Amino acid sequence: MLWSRAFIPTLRETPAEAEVVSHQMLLRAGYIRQLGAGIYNYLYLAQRSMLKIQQIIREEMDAIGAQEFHLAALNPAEVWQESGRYDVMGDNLFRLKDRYGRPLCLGMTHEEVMTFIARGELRSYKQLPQIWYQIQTKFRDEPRPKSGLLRVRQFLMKDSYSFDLGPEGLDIAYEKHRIAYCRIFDRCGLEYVAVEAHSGAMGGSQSQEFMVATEAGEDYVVLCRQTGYAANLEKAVSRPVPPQAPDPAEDLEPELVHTPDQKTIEEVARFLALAGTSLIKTLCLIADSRPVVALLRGDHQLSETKFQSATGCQEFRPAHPEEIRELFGASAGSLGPVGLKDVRILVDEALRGRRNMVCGANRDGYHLKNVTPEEDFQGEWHDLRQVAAGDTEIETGAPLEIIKCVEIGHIFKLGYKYAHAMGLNVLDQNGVETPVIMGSYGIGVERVLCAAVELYSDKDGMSLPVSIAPFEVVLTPVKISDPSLREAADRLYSDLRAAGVDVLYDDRDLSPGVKFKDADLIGIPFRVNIGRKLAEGKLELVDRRTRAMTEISADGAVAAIREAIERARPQARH
RNA sequence: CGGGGCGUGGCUCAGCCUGGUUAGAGCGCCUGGUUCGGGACCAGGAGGUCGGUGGUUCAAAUCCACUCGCCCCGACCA
Repeated sequence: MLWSRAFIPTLRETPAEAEVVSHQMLLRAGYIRQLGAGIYNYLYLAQRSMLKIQQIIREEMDAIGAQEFHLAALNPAEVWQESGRYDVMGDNLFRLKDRYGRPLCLGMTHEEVMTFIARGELRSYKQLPQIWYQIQTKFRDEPRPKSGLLRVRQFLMKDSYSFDLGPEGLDIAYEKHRIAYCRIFDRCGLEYVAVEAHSGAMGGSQSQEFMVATEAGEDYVVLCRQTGYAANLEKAVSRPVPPQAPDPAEDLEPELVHTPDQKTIEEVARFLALAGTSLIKTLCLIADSRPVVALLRGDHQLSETKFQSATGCQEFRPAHPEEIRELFGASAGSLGPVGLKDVRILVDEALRGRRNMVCGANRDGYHLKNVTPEEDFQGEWHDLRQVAAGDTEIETGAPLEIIKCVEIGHIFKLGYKYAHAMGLNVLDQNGVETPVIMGSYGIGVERVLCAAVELYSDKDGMSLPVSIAPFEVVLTPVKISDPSLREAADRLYSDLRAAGVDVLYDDRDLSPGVKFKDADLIGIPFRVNIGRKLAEGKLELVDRRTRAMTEISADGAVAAIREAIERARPQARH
């Protein structure tokens, strides 16, 4: 492509609405333009990049025997009503009506439609296993679109679905996907981690997310560099930091202490000259309309996901002040489990074995000393605590890190949820009707691009991996009006194209500075300068990411450029 | 949905508080010329219903009300 003819609207200044790096870069580099909140148009460069990512995905999906479909994005409501998700998805599902008033929705994922196809066609175990996938636009009415392309209302997703006769088959399909995903992200040149993820209340048994570390992300991952342990913060487990002070060992009875106006854990700890780790934090939540009390060590935070799993509730919220007073006879700040009746009490594992701690006395302005779990109150033991900075790996005690990430893919064992809800059965070897077990697997295509931009950009712009960059090399004659430079550049351009290299030829009659700045901005991994050294038969090959410059001979330029590109091409490591 | 911020040529912004000639700057864009290894220079030029509607006023980018849009924080989110 000739740059003089290409539509690459680069911006000198960062548009004010962009805060995250990938958003700023993609706008400045002329990849994307916004149409509305969470709605973007992909221009020439973005589309080239997106197509390259999709091609890598296709190759790796095809390699595991997956078959590419393209399903309807416009879905009749009935299909979603059958699975129950027409209601579950709430406002996140875009809904509309046709001219006759029939309800429709825009697909945000395609378990229902894939299951609809499968149940109409799959009759025999002999037809299994199947893996079906598509790369398709998805619609989600996000409450708050943000961060450029990272959280949008319309986006491209590769989604695949596996159908197997039993759990062993599902295990195989899941593992195939895990490897394929690693290969895809390897080939896209990303640094990522696969982490254990919360499987949700959807009946799934196992789930992993593929995460890229970036400040622009919204997820937190707990990582152990020594053992390789990696889990989403929602799911992660750890050894807590040990209590700062030992518990009194004696066999003491609870004792009321006056703690006027001391409400928070910090205030009470300071007032009693104790460490926060010696206190019991008492939280009251309303889970599916019923109050539940959660007890944690004073310095610990409740994990909402773990709380939800422990209670099995659909939804929960903090109790209102009136509800708290009715249940405890005191307000938040003086709550405790001692003497509570007719309420479910969940106790975090970090309190197991502790003695003579301090908690609220259920009387405003008072706390209890010498409270010991299982002696002074009873409850169900659960892991309720969110992993915190300073915690260590649960098996080995090795240090843990908590890093901010963006999720680029997930793989998920669905189980029989959709088979049961929608009646997807086949006949097994014995002629018995058997439900089909499913998995679902997703990749956010834009997020792959964004993650690459987040990982590989500097003050001058981005430097995309050669496998997903819109072009592999940009050809920059320093002065296009110089006939000898122009002639050499024209020839090299034509030779590179003949050799199958994706080349952008900057034939614009602009000052060199502008051309260099633009080339840096749009992230093409290699630049060939044709300039003053041409007289000696030399060109310059510049690596965008490292800025390393090598002189190559004009004669052997095509071979040298191809070699550099192939050397830089990210390889699958799995 | 709650809180905050912002809407003025393509981009970044000034002007608004304290209403008053023809609404400004830099960058970008167009024409001509000179330049040419890291966002060149000179000269000339085009381009704006000041987000929208209504109101106050002799007079509104500026004051008031409503409204739309976008961004950020939170809530929410498989």
